[in-house]
Amino acid sequence: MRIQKKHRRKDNKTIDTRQALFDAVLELMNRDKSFEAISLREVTREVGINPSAFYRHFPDMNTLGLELVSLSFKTLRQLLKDVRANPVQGSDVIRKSVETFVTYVLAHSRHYHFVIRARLGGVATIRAAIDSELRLLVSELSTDLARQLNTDTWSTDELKMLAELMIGSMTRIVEQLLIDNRYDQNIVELIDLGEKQLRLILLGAAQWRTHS
Amino acid sequence: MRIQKKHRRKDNKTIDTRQALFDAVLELMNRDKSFEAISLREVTREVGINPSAFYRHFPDMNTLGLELVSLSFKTLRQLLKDVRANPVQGSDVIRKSVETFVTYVLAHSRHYHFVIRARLGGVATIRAAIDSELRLLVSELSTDLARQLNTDTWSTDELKMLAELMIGSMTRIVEQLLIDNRYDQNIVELIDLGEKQLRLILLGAAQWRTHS
DNA sequence: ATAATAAGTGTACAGCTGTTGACATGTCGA
DNA sequence: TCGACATGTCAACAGCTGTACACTTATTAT
Repeated sequence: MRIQKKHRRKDNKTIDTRQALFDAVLELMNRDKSFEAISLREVTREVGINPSAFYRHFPDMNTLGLELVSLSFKTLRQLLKDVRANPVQGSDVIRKSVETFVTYVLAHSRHYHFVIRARLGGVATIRAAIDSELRLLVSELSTDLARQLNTDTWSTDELKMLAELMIGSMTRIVEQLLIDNRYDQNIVELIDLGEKQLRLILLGAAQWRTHS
Repeated sequence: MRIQKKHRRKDNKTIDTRQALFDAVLELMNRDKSFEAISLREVTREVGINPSAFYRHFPDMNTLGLELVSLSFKTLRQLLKDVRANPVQGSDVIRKSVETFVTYVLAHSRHYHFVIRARLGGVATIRAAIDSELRLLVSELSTDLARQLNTDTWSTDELKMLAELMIGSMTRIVEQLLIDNRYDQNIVELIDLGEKQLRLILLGAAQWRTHS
C-alpha cells in the first residue's frame, strides 16, 4: 500500500493555482458578477489555465464556492478569537469595537464581499452554508452576552434575539461598506452609524424588563 | 398623424402575456434561481411563447427586472399608506403592527422574495433601484418618527439611524420568512422575534440621551 | 534513473444562449 | 371592408457553456 503524500513543486505552483482560482472568483465578483453568474471557463480564463485543468482542483464551481465560504468565515472567527483573548479596553468600548470590526472587514473586503453577496443571492447549498455559519456566530455571541447580562431577566430565546439584532446591524453596515463602491460615503460615517445603533440596542437591553 | 392607442384584444390577451412574463420570472425565482441566472428563453418557455415574442413586451430581461422592482414596492407602499390612514389601535401596537406586516408580506410573498434576493445578489442596475426604494422607505419612516419623538434630542441623522435599524430588523424577518422554505419554523416565532426586537429598539430610543 | 503521480494542454461534443429577419395571424378603428 | 398595428411563429446564426478523453509535462519518492 502506497502512502499518499501531498504533491507540490519546489515553487509551490500547485497550491498557487488553487489559490489563484479562489482569487479569480473573488476578483470576478468584485467586477459585479454574482457567484451564480460566473462560469467555470471564465475563472480558468482569468487564471490563465485550460478549462479542463479546473477539475484537477475542484469537482465543480459549487464546491469551490463552499470552500470559499468556510475560508471566509475562518478569518472572521480569527478576529472574534483575537477580540475575546484581548478585549477592547478603555472608555469607549463600543466605538473601538466597531472600528476594529470595520477595519478588519475592509482588510479582507473581498472575502466579505463574497459572503454578503452569496448569502441570499446564490446557490442553495452555498446559502445554507453561510446561514449555518451565521447561526453559529449568533449562538456564540449569545453565550458571550449571557455572561454580561442578568440571566434572571434574559431567557435563552431573548439572548438570541438580542444577538441577532446586533449581528443584523453589523451585517447591514458591512453591506453598505462593500456593495457598490458605496464606501465613498465616508467610512467614518458608517462607523458612526454602527456605533450609534449598537449603543441604542444596548441601551434598550439595559432597560429590558427592568421597567415593568 | 395617427393617434397611438393601446392595443388589446377582447380577452385582454396582450396584458395577460405581459403579466405572465412577470409571473414566470417570480415562479422561476421561487424555484431557487437568482434573477441573474434566469435566461430569457427560460422565461418564454415557462409562459409558452416563442423566445422572439419576448421582445414585443420588453427590450431585455434587465428592464423587466426593473419594472418588477417598482411593481413590488408599489404594493408595499400601499400597505404603508393603509397603515398611516388607518393607524393600529389598541393596547399592543407593536405586536399588531408586526402581525399585519408579516401577513402582508406573506400575501405578496413572491414579490418580496424577488426583492430580498435581488437586493444584493443581482445586476447592478436592479440593485441600485431596490436600494433607492429602500432609502425612500427609511426617509419616510424618519419623518413619521420625527412626529412621535422629541426633536430636541433627536437630530436628522439620528432619526435616520433609528429608522434604518427598524427597517433592517424587519428586513431580516422577511428574509427568514421567505428564503429556503424556512417559514416551517413557525411564523408565530418570527412574529415574536420581530416584536421583541422592535420593542427593544423603541426601549432604547426612549432612553436615548435622556440618561446623560 | 525510473516509475508513479500531479498538473496542465488540446480537441471535440452536444446543449443552451441572445438576437435577427421574414413571415403569419388576429384585432380594431376608419 | 380594409388597412394598420399588435402579437406571435419559425428558422437560423454565432458564441458561450460544462465536460470527456487522450495527450504531454513536471515533480517527487524510491
